[in-house]
Amino acid sequence: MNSIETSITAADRTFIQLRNDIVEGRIEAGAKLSEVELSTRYDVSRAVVREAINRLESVRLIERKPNVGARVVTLTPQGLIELYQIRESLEGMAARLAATNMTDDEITALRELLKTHASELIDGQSYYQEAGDVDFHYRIVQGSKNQQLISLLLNGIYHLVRMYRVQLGMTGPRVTTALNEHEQIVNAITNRDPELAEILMRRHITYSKNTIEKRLNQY
Amino acid sequence: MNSIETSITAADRTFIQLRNDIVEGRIEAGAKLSEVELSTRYDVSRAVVREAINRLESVRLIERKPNVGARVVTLTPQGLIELYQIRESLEGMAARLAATNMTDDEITALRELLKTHASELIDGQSYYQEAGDVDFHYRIVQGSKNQQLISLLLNGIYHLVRMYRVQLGMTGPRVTTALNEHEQIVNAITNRDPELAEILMRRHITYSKNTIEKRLNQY
DNA sequence: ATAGGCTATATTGTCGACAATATCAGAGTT
DNA sequence: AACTCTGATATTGTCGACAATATAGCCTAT
Repeated sequence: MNSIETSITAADRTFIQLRNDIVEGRIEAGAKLSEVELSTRYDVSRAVVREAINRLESVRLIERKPNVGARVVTLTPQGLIELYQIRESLEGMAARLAATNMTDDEITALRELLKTHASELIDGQSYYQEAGDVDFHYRIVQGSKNQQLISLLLNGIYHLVRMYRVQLGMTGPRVTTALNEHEQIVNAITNRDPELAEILMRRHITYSKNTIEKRLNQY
Repeated sequence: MNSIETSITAADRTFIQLRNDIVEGRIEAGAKLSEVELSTRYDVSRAVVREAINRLESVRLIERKPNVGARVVTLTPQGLIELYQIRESLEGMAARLAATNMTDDEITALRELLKTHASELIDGQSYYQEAGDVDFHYRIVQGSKNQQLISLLLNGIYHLVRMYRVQLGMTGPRVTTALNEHEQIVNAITNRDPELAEILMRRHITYSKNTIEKRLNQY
């Protein structure tokens, strides 16, 4: 009866819904997650809500205290900086590995992606800023072919970063420069130059970090 | 009634027990984790076993398929290499940050630790190889003061590495050299030299990785 | 004899109820 | 008035039962 796709449980759905609601700010930072309230809201039993909450905890989107409950993690600017430090390190490595491990086809597809982004920029579709950047980084990470690394970033860190960014009110800054940086990185990968790819990716993320730090200091 | 420490639930205990049993090889790689069997073995309900299994999955010690069950992750040498690549990157960063962020007291304590290790080595207490190395790395990571990084390594990656090492039968190689490398790293941190600390730590882990790769190729 | 489908069985997913714990309000004491 | 103790209440932790799904074995048809 079920297709090739592995079946999906209520807990899976609830987990994803909850994650989106948190990451996109519909459930705000620091908010208490009441199991009964959520179970009525999503129309499932408390057991599946608990399972969803458990998974959210393991991604550090929420914090749990025994016998007290779970709260959405409270954001500190410092936390965002810490995440960008980690990204700098891990994604630098991802770019280096990608320069060796990506297939020619994957690289071609990546170049196509950048072209699309460039044309959209000209059209002024600024909402693609964010999505485009995310897309780009996803591909590089997957191009590393390091499964542990892929899981770490895609299932964990990226969601955290996205939440912090939404909640601190920083969406898509410095668009055109970033696109330029993307192109340089892809060039390095095309030339199968691991060291350069790593350096450029680290620099790219460092720039983002600096932008964020500046903005945070405005307060 | 409860002390300063936050209380511990049955799920916590079961999680830790299960994790130890897996990491130390008492439950072997690829083994099926039957919920009912475990619930009788640890004398708790299926619900708490499920919660424990959930947490184990998020650390990638086990893999779950919906409606089928959980199995201890099957080890591949490639996976261990991947983990060491990640360690190289993350712990290099940890060392760099530690050179800036560790307090003088923490550094002093770290030097003491190394002295202890050295004397134990002379006594031939080889069983400290492993524990000593782990101890050392723990301190550096915590010295980074990057909470995200600390959580990532201590709660996640280290347990995975330990499991792989146990199951692939590689415990404590190249002891004396490692101690020497530890000393160099601590020196760099003492001198508050972030760049050098990073380089040395990366090299230290690369050596370990090479040793492992050599051993794996013996098959 | 083999391939395909069906049934039986075992395992996981989900649920509602009960137990244990923390939190808050109020009474009483100094 | 402040402080502690006690009890009421709400929330989480744990449990056993039921529902849904997958798997293996058997049976049938070609």
